Amino acid sequence: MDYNFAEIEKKWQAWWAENQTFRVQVAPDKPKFYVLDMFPYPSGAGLHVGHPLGYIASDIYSRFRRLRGFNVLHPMGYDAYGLPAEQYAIQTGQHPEVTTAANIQRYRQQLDKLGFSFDWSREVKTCDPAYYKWTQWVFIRLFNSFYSYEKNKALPIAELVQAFEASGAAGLHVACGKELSFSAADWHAMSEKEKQETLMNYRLAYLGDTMVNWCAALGTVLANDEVVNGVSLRGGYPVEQKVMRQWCLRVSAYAERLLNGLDDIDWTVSLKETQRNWIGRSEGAEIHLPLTPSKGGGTGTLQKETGVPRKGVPHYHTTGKLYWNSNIDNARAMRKSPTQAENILWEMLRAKNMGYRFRRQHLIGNFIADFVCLEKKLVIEVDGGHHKAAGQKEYDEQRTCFLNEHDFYVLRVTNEEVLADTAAVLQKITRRLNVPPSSGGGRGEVVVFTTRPDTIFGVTFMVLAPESDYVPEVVTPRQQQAVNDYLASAKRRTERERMSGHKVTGVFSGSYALHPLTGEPLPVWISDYVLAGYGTGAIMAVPAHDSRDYAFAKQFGKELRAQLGGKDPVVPLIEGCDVSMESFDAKEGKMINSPQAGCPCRLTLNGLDVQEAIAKTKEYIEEYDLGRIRVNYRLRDAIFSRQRYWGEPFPVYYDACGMPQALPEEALPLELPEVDKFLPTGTGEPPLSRAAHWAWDSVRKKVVATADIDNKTVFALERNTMPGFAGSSAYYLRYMDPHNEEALVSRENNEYWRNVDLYIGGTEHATGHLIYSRFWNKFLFDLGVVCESEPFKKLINQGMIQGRSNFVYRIQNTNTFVSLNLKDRYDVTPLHVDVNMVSNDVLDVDKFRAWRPEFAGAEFILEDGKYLCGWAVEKMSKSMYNVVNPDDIVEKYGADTLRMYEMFLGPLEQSKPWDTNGIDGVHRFLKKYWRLFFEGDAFAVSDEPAGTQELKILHRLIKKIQVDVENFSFNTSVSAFMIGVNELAELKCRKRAILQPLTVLLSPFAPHICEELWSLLGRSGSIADAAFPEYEEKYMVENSFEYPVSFNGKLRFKKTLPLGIPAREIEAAVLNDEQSAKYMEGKTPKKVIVVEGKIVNVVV
RNA sequence: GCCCGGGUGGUGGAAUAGGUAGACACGCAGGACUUAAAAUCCUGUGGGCAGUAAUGUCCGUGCGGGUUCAAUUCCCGCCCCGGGUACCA
Repeated sequence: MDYNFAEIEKKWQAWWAENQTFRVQVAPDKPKFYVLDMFPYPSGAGLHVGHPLGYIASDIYSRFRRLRGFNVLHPMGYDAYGLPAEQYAIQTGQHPEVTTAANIQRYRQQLDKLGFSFDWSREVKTCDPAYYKWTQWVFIRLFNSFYSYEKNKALPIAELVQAFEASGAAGLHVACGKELSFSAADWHAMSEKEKQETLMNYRLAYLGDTMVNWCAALGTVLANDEVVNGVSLRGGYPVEQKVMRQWCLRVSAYAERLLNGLDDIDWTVSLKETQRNWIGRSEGAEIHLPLTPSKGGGTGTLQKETGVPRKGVPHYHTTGKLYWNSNIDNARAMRKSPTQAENILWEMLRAKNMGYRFRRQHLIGNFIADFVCLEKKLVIEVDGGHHKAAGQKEYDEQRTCFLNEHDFYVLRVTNEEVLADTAAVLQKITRRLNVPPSSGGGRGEVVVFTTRPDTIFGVTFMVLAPESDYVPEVVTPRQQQAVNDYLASAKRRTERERMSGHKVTGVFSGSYALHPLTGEPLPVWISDYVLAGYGTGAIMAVPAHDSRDYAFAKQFGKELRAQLGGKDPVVPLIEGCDVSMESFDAKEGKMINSPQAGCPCRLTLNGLDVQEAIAKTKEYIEEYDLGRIRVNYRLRDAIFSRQRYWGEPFPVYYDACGMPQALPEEALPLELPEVDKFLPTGTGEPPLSRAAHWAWDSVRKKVVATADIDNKTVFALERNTMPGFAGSSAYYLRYMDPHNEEALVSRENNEYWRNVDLYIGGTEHATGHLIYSRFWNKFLFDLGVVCESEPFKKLINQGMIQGRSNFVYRIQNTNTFVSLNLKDRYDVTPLHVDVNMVSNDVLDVDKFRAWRPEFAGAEFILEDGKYLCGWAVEKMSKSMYNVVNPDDIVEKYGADTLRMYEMFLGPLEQSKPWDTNGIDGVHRFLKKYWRLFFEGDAFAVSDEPAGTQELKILHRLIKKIQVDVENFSFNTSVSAFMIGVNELAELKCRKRAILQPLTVLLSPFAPHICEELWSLLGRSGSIADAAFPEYEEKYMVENSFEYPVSFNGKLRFKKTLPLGIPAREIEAAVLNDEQSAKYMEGKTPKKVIVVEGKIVNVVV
């Protein structure tokens, strides 16, 4: 009987659907296994043969696990929101919902033909209100949460409000946009709007000002890859950098956990590495550089009085050499052993929420001040018990007098005060700090971030990002015009342009900062090679050890030299480093060139290697309070607003103050409104602005007509929508409990299914979906909604299936085509030809003539009576005419053949071209396997016991398949099946004892044919519920081995010997073999190597 | 530039705790069955040289070195291809 795949496949697909074979439920007595595919975006083009690759692999694995006794969750759904449907809607006016539904239907039809074991009862669609209700729900939770670094988790925003009410922003270690400082009193004094604005700085979903590519002509924001050379890809309209208020997710708060979590999951090295780079952790230091006195707060006159020359002295040196030497050790000792009260106060002050920097046990003249803020000239003295002693009182007075004379204000607090009511003390300090300064303004310093503090002595200038907050502060009136011009030109350059163009540009701000260690003046420049979004948006430039700084110093060398009083801005610090060499950004080598005697700073790095120098400099920075050790991340917050129609609406309205408010959770889902057109409005407002019903009645708690907005009880709803990654961030959780109306996922379901054991998908989501999903999951973990901190335990990236294009060669200016191997004799143009008209690279000339009218009269120059096409591997796409539709393959060969052939093509994770040519081999294999069961037309499986030979073949195969599938080596499994079936066919094996287990073994790969044979074998139910056969070593034992015998490493002959005999007997047997004499040429062997069961090598 | 991954017949690919390179397929060539085609089956198939032949022999896993009885596999230095990322201080 012939293998009628079409009939068999149709029959079993219907049977599975009818019997709900793949429906799963929580089963606490069974081990679970969760296999997930990245759900597809249902595009209009349908599936091509590359799409199912990952689905086939995951299906084989799911079925395999099920045979091994696991309760397998293997769901499928659709990532249904997206741009193509919206653009199609703009062009045709068709509602995206309609086209999306049609595409989903087509996808489903195609998927159903392939015999997947999906539990379709759990299907999700991201555009379904019942689904996106939970996307909106998570958003509200994010909006109502902040991140505590102390507890290392997200907490309700209400707790933050409580903290503000009690003690303001002091001492809080939380994730925020800007470090704010305000007291409890300040908080209470804020208006409701101010409070909301303040909270926005801490929410995990927040409205933030972000830099976007704005195209006024199109009325929309463009992604980076939609902008080319400063104009829009579509239409070529000008694009500018614009600050826009957009919803953002504070992903950066989770940077550390996202990084550390990678250690606990089984992903490929390269994917983990990509995520690590994306998160971009770097350890370094933040260093404060005071601006010169003329601009920032003055450093006073103490230095003059104490006899130290002004020039070359750091601003924080408020004492002279004499007093320094006699007092510094005392001060250090006091820093190291603070009292409890001092400690508490210091922690509060140094948290920097005060907005000013404090130093402790700081030398001023001949005195040591407990705490001092140099900018505000404020000294805080914490009085312990001994301050009451008579002599001490006098001394204190003397000191206060000295300090007052030098413009310091002395604030005295007692130990008890601090311990009893820290908040009150802080309030006292804050009040004093808020006294307006007598002259000047601003913080008077610039903070930089560096990973190379060891190069601090090579700093010769500073550079700020154009968007830096410092810029307005440092620009001098003289430079104002030049800076304005520069900022305007920088704005016009998009971010991408900045990166690609290597033109070095910049402008001098007019200000100087002071080198924190040597006191040398450093000119402050502005340049777009410094990014506002990374670190502090300001850098210390070390041209001798950073190629970018070097390029800048080269470009502006003349100006810099003049600003540095004729000195060379390039100061090499590392031995053997030379800027003329390629790699002068050295990270190895000995430090040289620390400042010479006469410099007031006590740091010397000479002789240390880079790592030691970094550590020592960091220590120095901490000790002298010039900054702090800091870890910085490259990972930025995710922009979460899109000016689009086809996406999830934000469950947010804007109250009378214009501040966003979350809808009550009971009001969800907030459904996407109808609009008349899907375009942005003429004024550049998002499409939802067109909705007639898009206002929130806060009393009736429902959506009402936009016209009813009164800003008293009826308010405008948010008109942006969420981006693509919103809906895909938690879909794996929803599959666990897809119909739950009360919760995203119930505790029971979540605790059973936990997380995804195996996730298969493309590598293109490495830094998008796979980061956001992990973030989203960790947030839900903090909330206690889910019980696992990582969503995807093991992840495999399937490789891309590339296209294999075919070409014909047209002779120039003719309608004649010449076959591949004759084309060099003519002047030809290669043309893509549809691969579906080509078989084994031979063109079907009649189909070709019928393909297009211009080819109707085509003439061919053949070779050997055939037209041979050329070929090339290219992306599979319509324009290359190399798209192969799985439906066509299924029709011609069946789904089982397609499934096995896709696996046979090569290793799952490797990219490889699709070539339909090889498919016959796999199809032949299935026919051969089918024939094992038949004698002519009769099903002829016998119940005779199996022979040794047959059992050996079977058990070897079981072992091989088990090991290969566990290792996702599906291509070698298919070969193993071919070998096994070839061997059994040779033995004419028709025995049930062999064929029945073989059928179970093959069923994950070719489920339809196996179901059919399973039922012919008289088994009831689905083969999916069979048990995977166990292999037994005893059937695999060999008792002899054919040893390859080599002489001097060259294989000469083979000799079969029994296994288990001692090595020396093997050696003797080999040397006595008559063939050996020939290769030994009468000499005695120097050495004979015998590896039992492997090889014999004779060294002559 | 930096970080990953990879270079094996005409093609897709096997084989690495170092141990018979090219499994399994495709293609190709020849043959059987057939009026013919399809289907099926059999044989050969990395390259060179010698031989009518069986066979023998040398060369072969990107290139050049090294370690070893033995290297596709380990080490050093290059070249090329694919992917990610990019003024990240």
